[in-house]
Amino acid sequence: MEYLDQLNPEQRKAVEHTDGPVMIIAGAGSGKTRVLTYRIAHLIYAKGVDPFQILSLTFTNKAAFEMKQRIENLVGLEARNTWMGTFHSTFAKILRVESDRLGYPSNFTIYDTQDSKSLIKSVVKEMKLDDKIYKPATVLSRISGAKNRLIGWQKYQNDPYLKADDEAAMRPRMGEIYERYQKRMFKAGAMDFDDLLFNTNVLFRDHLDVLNKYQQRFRYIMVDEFQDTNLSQYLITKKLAAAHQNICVVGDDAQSIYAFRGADIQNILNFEKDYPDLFVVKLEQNYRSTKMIVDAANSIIDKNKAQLKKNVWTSNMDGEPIELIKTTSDNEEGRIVATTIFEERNNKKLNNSDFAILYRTNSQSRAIEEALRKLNLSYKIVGGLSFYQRKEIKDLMAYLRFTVNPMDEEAFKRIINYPKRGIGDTSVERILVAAYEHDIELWEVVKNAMSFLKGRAANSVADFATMIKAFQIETERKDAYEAAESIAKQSGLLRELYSDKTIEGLNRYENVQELLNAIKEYVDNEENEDKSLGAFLQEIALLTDNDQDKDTSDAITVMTIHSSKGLEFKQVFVVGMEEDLFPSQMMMQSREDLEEERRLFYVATTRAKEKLYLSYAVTRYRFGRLLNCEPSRFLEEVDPRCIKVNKKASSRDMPGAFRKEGLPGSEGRSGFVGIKRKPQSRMPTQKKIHTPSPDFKPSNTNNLQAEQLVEHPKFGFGKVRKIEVEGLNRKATINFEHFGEKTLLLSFAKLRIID
DNA sequence: TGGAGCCTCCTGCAA
DNA sequence: GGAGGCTCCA
Repeated sequence: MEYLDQLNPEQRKAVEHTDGPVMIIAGAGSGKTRVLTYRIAHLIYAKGVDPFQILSLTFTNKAAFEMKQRIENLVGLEARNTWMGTFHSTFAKILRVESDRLGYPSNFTIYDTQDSKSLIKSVVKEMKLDDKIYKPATVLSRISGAKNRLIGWQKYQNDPYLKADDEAAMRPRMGEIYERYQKRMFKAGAMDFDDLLFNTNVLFRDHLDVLNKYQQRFRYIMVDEFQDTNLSQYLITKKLAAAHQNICVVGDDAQSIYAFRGADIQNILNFEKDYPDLFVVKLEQNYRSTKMIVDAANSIIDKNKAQLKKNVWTSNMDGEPIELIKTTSDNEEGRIVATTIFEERNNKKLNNSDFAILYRTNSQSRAIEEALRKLNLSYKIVGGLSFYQRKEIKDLMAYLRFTVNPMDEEAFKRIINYPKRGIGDTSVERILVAAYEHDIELWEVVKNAMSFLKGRAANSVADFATMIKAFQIETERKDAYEAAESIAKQSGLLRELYSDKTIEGLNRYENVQELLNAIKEYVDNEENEDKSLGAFLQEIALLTDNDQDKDTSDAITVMTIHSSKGLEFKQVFVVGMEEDLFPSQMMMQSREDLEEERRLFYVATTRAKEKLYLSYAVTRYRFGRLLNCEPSRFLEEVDPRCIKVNKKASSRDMPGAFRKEGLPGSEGRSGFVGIKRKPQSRMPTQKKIHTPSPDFKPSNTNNLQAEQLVEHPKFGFGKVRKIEVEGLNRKATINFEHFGEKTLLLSFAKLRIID
């Protein structure tokens, strides 16, 4: 039991209190994962609990995988027998086993967001509604919100409040869309992400024998990141734990950042009401960060009203102050962040992997990536457009999906005419309508194309059906890899991609090969017993980029703050600290919204172990245009004693740096008098003779175009009016801020393109 | 039926 | 700045 000695008294309580309901409030960096893994080890080791009877629900597959590894190190291979996974993957597995209870096939498809939106779009179109009003994203989020609160379409249609809501929003037929969407998915043998949880609730509600089976099976249940569970998830765990009451939830209300997908912070705030004999432990000692970072983080979260009382502290060193970086543009922000990493890495002998760059929105990655590439710093982007969301990957996946489940409508729509086989939208429409009107399966219509269509299209569809039938036979005989490889070839997909010799085309081809490699890996992995294509598809539907950390190369991590939850880095850059971006202007509806954004900021700051940088830009490209930005209100909320203003930031256009004058509220909410500026004053107006920026380097002007901003070493800043070609020479007419309009020969002029 | 080119809207996070 | 939708033409 010597492992217990490695824990502090609070952690030890959390580990040893194994029976009955337990809530662990774990501050950032307080050794939460250690407690969870030791707790499981303790259950197996000291209490003799059968690993098969332990269920742990984590937030990401990656977290589950890592935890499993750590338990394996503690107790050995037996650890493999514990159930560990995300809510979605765990209950998808259970639903596969019990699918017949709900009338679903066991090989049901899981629709991702794209599939769902596409289906909604068809439904809206068929109902002859305006898709500007019934936007797929809006409709889906409305449906998703309902499902997360366990409101099915029947209940939805009968709820007067929802009805009033929808009518007020000019979307009275929402309930009807919900119904049709649901029925179509059922017919396609498909569930969306929310259905996995919704249907698990239905399964446990209507089939008590099934519920009982799993209650007996899971005698100990642990839920990580409990603050991010929604009602649907909460009720599943509550039902499962009802028999033995051995439920242990771990969470930090200060890090609840998923309200937008239905997470209910009340779950954690009210847990005590549900379990009156609840045992509560607070882990408040932070082992991760310097005192400076912990203090700063505390000063931030302090501004929130809705929270559980806790006092996060650390005995770590004071550390360096937080560095505030002001930049003139998003591109300069990228440049300064990249150079800082470059220097810090060399000075302190750090690895690339010691650094992370975090932002609020994925669209901010472009400027960062460019800057990192210029300095030859290797980086990896987490999230964003994930591998499995790429078109070419989805295309091949659609072939595989349709082969395994030929009811899958979304897969069908993707592949029926790709690569081109002369089956246009009209024919596809006819096929779908035929299936709908005759109430038969899509696949039946496709197989009997001749009776539903005529002419060339009919022949093409018949050929398509023959091809799919051949795929199905192959899939039965071969393993996932052999089948997929053959399908990729026979479908013409590989040929289509191979014939595209552009760089993007080459990439796409390689991506498809990469997917085939992944399937090979899956087949070769001895842990996977079922090597069939169907099994592979089930495995992969709930994976994300976050989960596969296969490249071990040393790289800087670039990602959203949301993705960074649970991770830590020696040095962290939080970029884009600007009003409207962070906090996001879309989130500014209510106090609750602002508090969630603030928690997000808290999460970002607490990722840093040794050093934290906050940066903002005065101008930024958004929606393809240059916008002026103001520093984020959150910057004012950090205890000023923890902050230092970066000196190397942009020499020009940096008056007075970070001065705090006047009182917040006396002139708008900004206390940053020095950095507040009017839209037109972006370029310096007072100097006549221009001094080039310290990093002035002439750009390649081959693609220079009108409207672009440039810097000239003598004339300063200007905007390109027009480009003319005269013989072999290209001339640019540029309107300079202080020197007026000039026409320059591009082969001679030294110009730095600003964006 | 399919492709080129123009238009619009958008993006806030994610299993 | 980019994806997806639309229109127009072959």
